[in-house]
Amino acid sequence: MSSERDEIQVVSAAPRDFWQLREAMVSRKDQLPKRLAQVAAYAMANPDDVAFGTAASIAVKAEVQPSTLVRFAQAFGYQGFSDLQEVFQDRLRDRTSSYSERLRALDTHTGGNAKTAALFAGFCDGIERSAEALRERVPVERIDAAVMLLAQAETIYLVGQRRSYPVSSYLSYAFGKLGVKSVLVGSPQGTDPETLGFAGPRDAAIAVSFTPYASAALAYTRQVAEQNVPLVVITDSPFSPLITKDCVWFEVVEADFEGFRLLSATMALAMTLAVAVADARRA
Amino acid sequence: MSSERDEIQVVSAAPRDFWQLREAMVSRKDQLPKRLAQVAAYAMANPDDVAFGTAASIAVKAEVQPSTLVRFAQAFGYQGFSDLQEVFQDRLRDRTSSYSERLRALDTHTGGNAKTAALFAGFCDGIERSAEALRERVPVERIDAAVMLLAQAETIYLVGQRRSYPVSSYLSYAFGKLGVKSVLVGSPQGTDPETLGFAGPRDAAIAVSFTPYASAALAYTRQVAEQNVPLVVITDSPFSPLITKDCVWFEVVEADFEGFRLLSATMALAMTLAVAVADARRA
DNA sequence: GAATTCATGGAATGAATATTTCAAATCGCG
DNA sequence: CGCGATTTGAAATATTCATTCCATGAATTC
Repeated sequence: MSSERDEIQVVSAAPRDFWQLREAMVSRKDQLPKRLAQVAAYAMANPDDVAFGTAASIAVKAEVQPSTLVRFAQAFGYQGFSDLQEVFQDRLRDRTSSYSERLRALDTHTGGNAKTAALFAGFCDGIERSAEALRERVPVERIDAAVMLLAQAETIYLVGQRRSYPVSSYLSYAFGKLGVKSVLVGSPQGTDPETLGFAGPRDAAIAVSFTPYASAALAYTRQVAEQNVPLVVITDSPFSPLITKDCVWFEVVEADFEGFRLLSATMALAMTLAVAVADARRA
Repeated sequence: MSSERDEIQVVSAAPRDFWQLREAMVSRKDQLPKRLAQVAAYAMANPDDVAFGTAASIAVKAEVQPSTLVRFAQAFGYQGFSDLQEVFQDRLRDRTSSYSERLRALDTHTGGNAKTAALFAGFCDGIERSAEALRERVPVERIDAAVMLLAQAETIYLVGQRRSYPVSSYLSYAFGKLGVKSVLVGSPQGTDPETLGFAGPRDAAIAVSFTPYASAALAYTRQVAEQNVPLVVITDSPFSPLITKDCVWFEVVEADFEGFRLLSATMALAMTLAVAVADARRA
């Protein structure tokens, strides 16, 4: 063993972050053997292909042997090609996961300060991604449909438990300010089913709920549907159990971070509805 | 061959585009068997995992058998799971496609009421501007200071009225989930001053309030300060009357649109605090 | 210019993976 | 309640894939 002490010991540090790897590749590109340099060039030019392809398919496109890919990965300290490929995949993967990984890394390496920074940055990014997703997934026509439905309602019932409660309560605040009659269902008192009992076809309801769905929210929504109350649902999947046959539903994908979702996109949608409804009533 | 003409010929139409596939999944979700629906829901919620994972790893996460994934793919006209997976990968591949998709989406989106569209766009933009402002104005060191203060507290009192109430209530939810003892002050019952009376120097409080400051929030905050309770303030101006001499305060500028503020930046800051505090306690 | 190290191509190997198959379970319908 | 059809779970199978190995070729050094 001791006779092998001067073998490859440098292996230890293989960059887990794509940008670190990129830097390593750039800095070493002149010392790299011909074929390995070829691989590096291809990987930099087509990182997406590296992320998804198989060793064989990439080898063909980069015009090298599959074994060269393995050697390349090992030259950078990875165990094999698959190991290196992960780095390329993480680059594309949902950012949240890469963030929580970064957090875990920070946890062991540095003090709490850096961790807070990463946490904060993660939430800031989360906001922006939520905004992007919101724009992509919510069709304006459907907002119009919901507004029409809500504008005709006598009273708007707001259903939202647990995580969704802040949204409902903000809606309640907004409707109040806008002069739209609304009732917040989900108060700490237990009279909610009775309150909801007054709702009828001439009213409307907005239910907000995300996985894991609070059982109460589900029950209330069903009750509302059975009473033929026009319904608007804000949830996180088209497969949500809250969605009934003729409700107007919205899918809102909130960036999930450390198990907590910022409600920014949901809030934005809710506010859009509130303001648009008030506006429609004025006309 | 002709003897097999009446077998499954419907295979022809398998969507090669992610969004088409998505639509197909949504429209067929009610006719799908239980496990296939389960796969559909998982795929919609975690498209990235589907893109990168293996049939086995996805099956575990979606809590089905690998074979079910194959069946699912075939049910939508694909040859097998790998064939379907390509669609999920292409979504992540070159961003250009996702950009053009987004443009196409915008096209169809603008079909509705122009005013609604403007409103919606305004709120979406608002989110992003809030995120930007948040990053700029909040120094990480101060977050650390607040976290330190809160991590030592026995009980964390949460003060937030009216517009800020959703933030406080979400904090209450988050702290509850994270196992941090907290009390939400601002319940519909009028016992708040008494509740706050229990707070002392060994506790801490988070007050959230924006202009126009709810008088109750102001009063509560003063009361808390007088009882020498360490205080963290989230507000919208360095001149806010809530800020006391030795509290840790944050200025959060929410984009204002049509007189309504989305609470996205405030939520993000609040969540950062909550998660960081829970983390600090673990250590 | 010979010897040694290093890089490379190509095939063999063994592990991991998608897919198929079949029996059991569940559901719908008479 | 019982029959057939559909759905589901679990294991068997066949494929694909990453990796290793070894012989050959190129480059470097003495």
